[in-house]
Amino acid sequence: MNTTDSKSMQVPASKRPQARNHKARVREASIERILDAAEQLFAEFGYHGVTLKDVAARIGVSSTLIHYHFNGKESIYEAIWARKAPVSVHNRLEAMRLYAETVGDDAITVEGALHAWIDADLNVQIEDPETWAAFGKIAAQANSAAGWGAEKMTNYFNPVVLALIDLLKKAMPDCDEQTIFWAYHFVSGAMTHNMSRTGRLDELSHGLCSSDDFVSIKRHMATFMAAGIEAICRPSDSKR
Amino acid sequence: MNTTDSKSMQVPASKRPQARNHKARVREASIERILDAAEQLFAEFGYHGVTLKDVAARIGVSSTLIHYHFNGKESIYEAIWARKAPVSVHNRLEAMRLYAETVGDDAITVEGALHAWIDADLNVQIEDPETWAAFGKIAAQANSAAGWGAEKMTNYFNPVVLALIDLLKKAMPDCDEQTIFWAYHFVSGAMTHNMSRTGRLDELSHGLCSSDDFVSIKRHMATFMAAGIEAICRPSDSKR
DNA sequence: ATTATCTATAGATCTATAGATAATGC
DNA sequence: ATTATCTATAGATCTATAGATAATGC
Repeated sequence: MNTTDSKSMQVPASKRPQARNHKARVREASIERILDAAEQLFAEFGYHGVTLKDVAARIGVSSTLIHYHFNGKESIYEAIWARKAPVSVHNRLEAMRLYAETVGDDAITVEGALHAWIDADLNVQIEDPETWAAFGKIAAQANSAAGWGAEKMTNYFNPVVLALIDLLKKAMPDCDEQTIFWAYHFVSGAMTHNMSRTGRLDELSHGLCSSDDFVSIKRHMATFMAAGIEAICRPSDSKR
Repeated sequence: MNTTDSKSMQVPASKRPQARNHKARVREASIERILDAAEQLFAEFGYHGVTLKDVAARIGVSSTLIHYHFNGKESIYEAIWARKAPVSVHNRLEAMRLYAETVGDDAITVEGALHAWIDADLNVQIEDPETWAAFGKIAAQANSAAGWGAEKMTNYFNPVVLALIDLLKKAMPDCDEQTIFWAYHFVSGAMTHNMSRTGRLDELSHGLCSSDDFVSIKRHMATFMAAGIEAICRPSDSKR
C-alpha cells in the first residue's frame, strides 16, 4: 500500500502551491491588512486624526511592524492613494474615451459627458462599497484641502478632470472657457460631497433619503449638472 | 495754580475710560486673539492637525495661557463655532424671510430662494474674507465629516437648511420631497466646495479662474443650481 | 540565511497642573 | 484681593530604533 507514499507525495504537493513564496505572500497579506486598516481610519478621522498605534491596534499587531513595512505615516497614506486612485482614473478615462468613440465627437452632449465622468465613479461605490467607500472619503478630504490635499488631487486626478473639460468644450463650443471651469467647480463640489457620505441627508430628511444611496445619486446627478451647466453657458440672457 | 490739581484730575480722567474694566478688556482681547489664531490654524490643518502649542506659538504666548482661558482644544473649537455660526445663520434666515415677504408665498421661485440662501453667505466672503474665509473652511470640513462634523452642522445650521427646503417646496409644490432633498444635497456639496478655497481651480484652469473669486461664484451659482433643481424635479420625462 | 514579527525602550511632543510674578481693583 | 500671564514640570502618548525570536528558504 502506498498510502504513506502517496501521502508523503500528497502533502508536500498540496502544500507547495501555498507554501511556495510563503514569506512573500505573508508579507503582501500583512501590507494589505495594514493598508485596509489605515484606509478605514483615515476615512473616518482624517490624516492627522490617526496614529500608527491606532492602525496597529485595529489589526492586532505591534506598532513596530508598521515601521518594518512602511516608512512612517506619510508613506502609508501615499500607498493608499497609489493602490486605489489609478484604478478610478483608468475607469473614468476609459468610460469617457468609450463614450466619445461611440457617439463621435460631433454628437457629444453635456449630459453624455457627465454620465461617463460621474457614473464610472458612482458605479464602483454602488457595486463594491466595501472596497471603495473609505477611499472615496479620503479623496473627498483631499479635494477639500488646499496644500497637501490639492497636491494629491493634482498628482492623481488631473487627467480625469481635463478629459471632462475637453468633452464639455466639444459639447459646447460656444461657451467661454471660464464658465466651463466654474461649471466643473460646482460638479466637483457635489461629487466630493457624495463621496463624504456624512449621513447629514439622512437626518435632515428624517430618513427619506440617505447619503449612502448612490443609486439615487446616479439617477439624479448627471441630469442636474447638465441642466446647470447649460444654464450658465447659455449666451448671456438675463446675466451681464 | 491748579495745574497739579487739574492734572491729578485730568490724568485719572483721561485714563479712566480706558483703564475702567482694564482687566476684563485685556481678558477679552486675549481670548479673541486665541480664537483668531486657532481659527486660522484649524482652517488650514483641520482639528487634529493643530495643537495648543501651535495656537500659543502663533500669537507668542505661553501655551498655559490657553488652558487658563479655555478648557482644552475641544472647548476652543466650540467657541469658534459659537462666535461665527449664529451670525451666518441669522444673515441667511433673514435673507430668506425678507425674500419670501417681498415676493409673497405664491411668487417664490427656485432661483429666488437659492439667491437668498446662497448669496447671504457669499456676500460676507466677498466683503470681509479676513473675518469669514477661515470659518468657511472650518464649516466646510465639518460638512464633509460624519460624526463630529455632522453634529456641528446639525447643532448650528439645521434651521437654515430647513428654511431653504421649505422655500423650495413652495416654489415647486408638485416636486416630490425626496427629489428636493437630493437637489439640496448637490447644492450643499457645491457650496461646501466653494468654502474650501482649495486653489485647485486656479491650477486646473491655469489661472483663468480662482477658487477665491466669490464674485464669479455669486454670478453663476444660483442660476446653475436652479436649472439643476428644476431639471430633476420636472415630472418624469426621460427618466424612470 | 533571510525575514516577519515581537518586546523593550529612548526621545520627542503634547496636555495639563502647580506655583510664582507683576500688574489692576477696591 | 484679584487676575492675567509666566516658568517649571509631571504624565501621557507617539514615533522610531535596537535587539530577540521563530519561522521559512536554500
